[in-house]
Amino acid sequence: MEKLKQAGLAYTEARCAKNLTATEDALYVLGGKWTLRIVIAVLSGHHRFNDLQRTVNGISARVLSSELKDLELNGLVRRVVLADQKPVVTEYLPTEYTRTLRTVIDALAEWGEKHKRRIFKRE
Amino acid sequence: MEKLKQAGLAYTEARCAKNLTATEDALYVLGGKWTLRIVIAVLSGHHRFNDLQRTVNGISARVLSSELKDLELNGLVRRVVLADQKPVVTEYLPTEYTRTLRTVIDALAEWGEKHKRRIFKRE
DNA sequence: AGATGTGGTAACAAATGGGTTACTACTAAC
DNA sequence: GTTAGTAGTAACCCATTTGTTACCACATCT
Repeated sequence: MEKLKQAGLAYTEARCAKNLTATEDALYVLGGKWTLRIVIAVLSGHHRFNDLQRTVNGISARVLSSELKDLELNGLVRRVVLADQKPVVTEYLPTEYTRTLRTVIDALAEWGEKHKRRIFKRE
Repeated sequence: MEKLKQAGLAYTEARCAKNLTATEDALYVLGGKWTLRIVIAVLSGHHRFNDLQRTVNGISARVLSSELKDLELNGLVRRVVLADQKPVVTEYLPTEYTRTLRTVIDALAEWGEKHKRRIFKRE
C-alpha cells in the first residue's frame, strides 16, 4: 500500500481533503459553462468580441460580455481598447496567468477525447 | 512562430477547435457542481452513501443520490450491494475508468492551489 | 440607401439545478 | 425507549444562470 501511495496510484486521506478544497477553488473560477471555452478561444488567438462569439459556439452577447468581465476580474483576460482605430477596437488578450491554465485544459481535452471514443465504441 | 507551436507555447487554430469540442465533451460529464468532488471522495476510499455525504461538504442526500446514478451510467462508479451484511450495505467503488480522471483532478487541484495562493497575496 | 460589422446593454423569460423537509424500514447501541 | 446509523425517495420551492429580443451609435461596403 505504501508503494501504491508513493507511486500515486491511490489517494491518501490527506490528499483527499486537499484535493477536495483545491478543486473546489479551481471550479469556483473555471466551473462555469462558458469560462474554459472562452479561455481556449482567447489562447487560440481570438481576441475580439464578435470573433469570440463566433468561435464559442452558442454563446450569446449578453453572457459573453458578463463572462469576459469575470475573467478580467480574475486576471485571466486583459481588456485593451485601441482608441486610435477607426471603429474603436476592443481586444481581449491572454495574460501570463491565462497560460497557467494550459495543463488544466490539456488534461480536460485529452480526457474528453478519450471519453468520446469510449462512448462511440459502446453504443 | 513555428517553434512556439512545436514547443506547445501557442494554440494553433486546429487545436483550438479540437480543444473546444473535447473540453465540451469532458465538461458535459464532469462539469456539474458535485461530480468531481464525489469522484475524488470515491477515489480516496469513501465508498458508502453516508460516508460520501459527510465527506463531500454541503451535498444533500437527494443530489448525492442522483449524481451517483449519473456517475454509474457513465461508468465512473460501480454500485455494489453487499446483501450478506446485517444492515444491507451498498458500496460505490471506483472503476478502472475512474482512475483515468486522475490527471484531470491533479491538474485542477494544482491550479486551484496556485490560484488560492495568488488571491491571498493580492488581497 | 440599405446591409453588415464594430462592441456592447437593458429588460424580460425560461430552464435547470439545487436545497428543504419529510418519510420509509430495519438494526444496533445507549 | 430513544437516538443514531444503514440507504435512500417524493414532493415542493426557490434562486441563480442562461437565453431571447430589441436596441444603441457609428462606419464601411455594396
